[in-house]
Amino acid sequence: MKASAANHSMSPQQARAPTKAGVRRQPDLTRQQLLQCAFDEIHRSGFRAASLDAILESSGVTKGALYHHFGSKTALGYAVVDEVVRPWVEALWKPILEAGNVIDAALALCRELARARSEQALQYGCPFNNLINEMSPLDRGFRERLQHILHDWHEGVIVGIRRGQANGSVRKDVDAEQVSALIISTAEGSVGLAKAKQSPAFFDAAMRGLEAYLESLRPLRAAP
Amino acid sequence: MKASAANHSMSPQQARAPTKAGVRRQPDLTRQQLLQCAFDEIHRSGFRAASLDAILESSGVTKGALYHHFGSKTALGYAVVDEVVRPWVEALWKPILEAGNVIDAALALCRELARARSEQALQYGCPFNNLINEMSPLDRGFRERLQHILHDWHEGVIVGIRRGQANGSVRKDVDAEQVSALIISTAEGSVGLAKAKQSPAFFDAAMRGLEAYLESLRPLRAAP
DNA sequence: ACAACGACATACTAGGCGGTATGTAATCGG
DNA sequence: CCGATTACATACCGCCTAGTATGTCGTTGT
Repeated sequence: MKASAANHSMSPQQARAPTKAGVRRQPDLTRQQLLQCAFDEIHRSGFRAASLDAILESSGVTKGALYHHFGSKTALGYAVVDEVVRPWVEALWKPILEAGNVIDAALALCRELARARSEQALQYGCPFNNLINEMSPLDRGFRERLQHILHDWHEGVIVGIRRGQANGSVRKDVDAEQVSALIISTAEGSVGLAKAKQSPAFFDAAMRGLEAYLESLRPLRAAP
Repeated sequence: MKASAANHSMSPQQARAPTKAGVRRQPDLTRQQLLQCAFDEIHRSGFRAASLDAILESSGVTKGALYHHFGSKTALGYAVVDEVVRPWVEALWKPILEAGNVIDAALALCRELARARSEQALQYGCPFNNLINEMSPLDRGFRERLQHILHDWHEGVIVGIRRGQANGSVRKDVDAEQVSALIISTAEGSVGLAKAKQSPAFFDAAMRGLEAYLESLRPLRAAP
């Protein structure tokens, strides 16, 4: 949902020195640069249309180096999912589990997302959702990895809701699994559809709707 | 959401006669076959990865014929959106507007979708959502067409909800625009995410959650 | 110091892609 | 019946892409 990736990015060409003679080698850094630039390129173009040459140019790495670190484009894609996409997704929802009141935490995230919606995020959407849509039907390796990330997310939210039901911050007459699936679907669906509109109006409306839904999950104790 | 397209499909090769000599020409039919086969191929592979040769083979049409009817691959894609995707999406939601009770009609559609979820639909997702995710950031022509379809859908549901509020079948204290955005986001989001899971469990949970949400939109007249 | 291995760099290849040039047969207006 | 035009069919082209072969230079263990 967030733009991200912009954080790490650097002016592409200065990423690494003019090479050629007497350069210090930093295989770990090279690998990280490849992963990050690949993530950005995949975010913009999708995995299949992501050009290795473009990744090479933006990272300042050569083809020989790439194929030294990754056996194939597919292997690079898997590594991006495992080492960039997964931590990125988990950083989004895991904090909510730690919060005392799940609904408050979720509402805060909604508002944060609605506020921080960058041009880039609205245009290119959620990298996780993009990859699911593009690659899940086509490649088992992608599907299993993405499925695992989604599974953890889904189960995590379920646990959070159940905990809320236990400590009295969430209504007890709702089905945690259904609520979790609805929340996640709405979140990913709205960023996806926002790509069609050039304005954030639709996304904002969906977020406001989701906020109202979250409010409705609070236990109604009118008279104490 | 629905598998669709399977309806029209025919055994690819027998689609048209062995051609060669003395064939009747049917330009309209040829065009329709191209559109339908292109829709199927795009549904499976996405637009950019859709191979013209594959479309040609499945439709039994030659490249010369294709470029006679459509000036480019992009033009073919636009025509698919205008003449196949748009009617397909509208056929899904327009009936709901005609119903007396919107909530009942929407619930019926939810259950219908959850029941009719075919292998293909779960695997390849919603053609409309797929195209938005893939092409909206990349091509203005696609974006404007898809945006228009989404806009009509969104506005249509808003009108339906307002009408429901007017005739007393929907609570008056909800914001129609937000509710519409949430419903559509959830629907498209859940089919999208279902592609990651190979099982329909997540999609079903989201649908049940949406049903519960729709129920909550009914006016609560406990004691008449 | 030197060998061996790791970390790159460069040049090249094969295949698939959208698109085009050109030919030919059916259809149609007069 | 006859040109003109529509509706195809076939062969080909140039580009871009993932991938590879091979060479070279740092780095490291002994």
